[in-house]
Amino acid sequence: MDRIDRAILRELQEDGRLTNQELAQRVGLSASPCMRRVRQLERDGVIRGYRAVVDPEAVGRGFEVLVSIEVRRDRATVEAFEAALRDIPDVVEAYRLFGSPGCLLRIAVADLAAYERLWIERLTSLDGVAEVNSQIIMKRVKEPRGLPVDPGGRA
Amino acid sequence: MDRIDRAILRELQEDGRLTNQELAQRVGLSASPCMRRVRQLERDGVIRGYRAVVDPEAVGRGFEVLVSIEVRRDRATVEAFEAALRDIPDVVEAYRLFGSPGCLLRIAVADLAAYERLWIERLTSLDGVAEVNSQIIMKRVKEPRGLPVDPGGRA
DNA sequence: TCTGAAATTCATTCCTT
DNA sequence: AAGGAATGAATTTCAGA
Repeated sequence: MDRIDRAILRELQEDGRLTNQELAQRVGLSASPCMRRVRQLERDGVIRGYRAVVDPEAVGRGFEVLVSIEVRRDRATVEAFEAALRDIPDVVEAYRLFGSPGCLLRIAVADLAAYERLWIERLTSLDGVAEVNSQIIMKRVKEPRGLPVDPGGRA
Repeated sequence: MDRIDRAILRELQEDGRLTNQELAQRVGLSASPCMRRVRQLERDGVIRGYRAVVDPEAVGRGFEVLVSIEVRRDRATVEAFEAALRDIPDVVEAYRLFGSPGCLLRIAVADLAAYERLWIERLTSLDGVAEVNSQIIMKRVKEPRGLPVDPGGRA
């Protein structure tokens, strides 16, 4: 990974649909070596994929909530709990944490009523859940725009 | 927005580099109307952009932390604080919340030492910050893969 | 709004440096 | 590793239904 690879990652995080030609030009390469590098980054798993970013409001998911959950900490319970989370489409992001809370979710639903339903029917009812604390998001302060990729003098 | 638009959003969230032909086939359209719809969705802001998803480990950002911050709640302080957050590249996601904490960040850095530096130099030192609580992420339970787009019977 | 064809641009391979 | 040329696809526009 040299500075050109990093530049490629920066550009593709900014615009994942750049044509190879445009990308090549921006990173100061001609088309073929540029494509070789992109393919290599994909094969190595550095680029995990490409996704369209969709406006939550436009698809009826404008009500977002951060939920801290405390679950009983034994292996079976945690694994079942996390598997259950993966099956709830409204859970768009989930982390297991050190300390407390043990888990944090980001949830996107249509409105408060939809959230109430989700909360009572699918979250509090999960096995081993001791505490569910919901915080409504007022505003997204910083859009996830991908990771910073440092210039990197060498390497 | 009909069910075809929704199908387009679903496919492009899954793979943002689908060729228009492949996409058209999957949603049961021929190439040109499919492209027109995609352009329309882009113009309407339903599709906000396309991004490559990069492996954090591969770019030296494998150490992730969730940070709750309490800031003095007057307008000037909050605005300055949020502007400052937008200028810290390591802050990859930030929300302003109702209730407490007033703000939650996700941070991606190289390691604990890098986080300590960020914490002391750029977080605790921000004006109006009353409390900073850091939780290290053990595991990403659910990758953000975009928003669910319901089939939608009509409309 | 969709289909289908035409013109243009792009991706991709191969070969040379 | 990178550049350049050639081929085959894909994008994109436009006419017609």
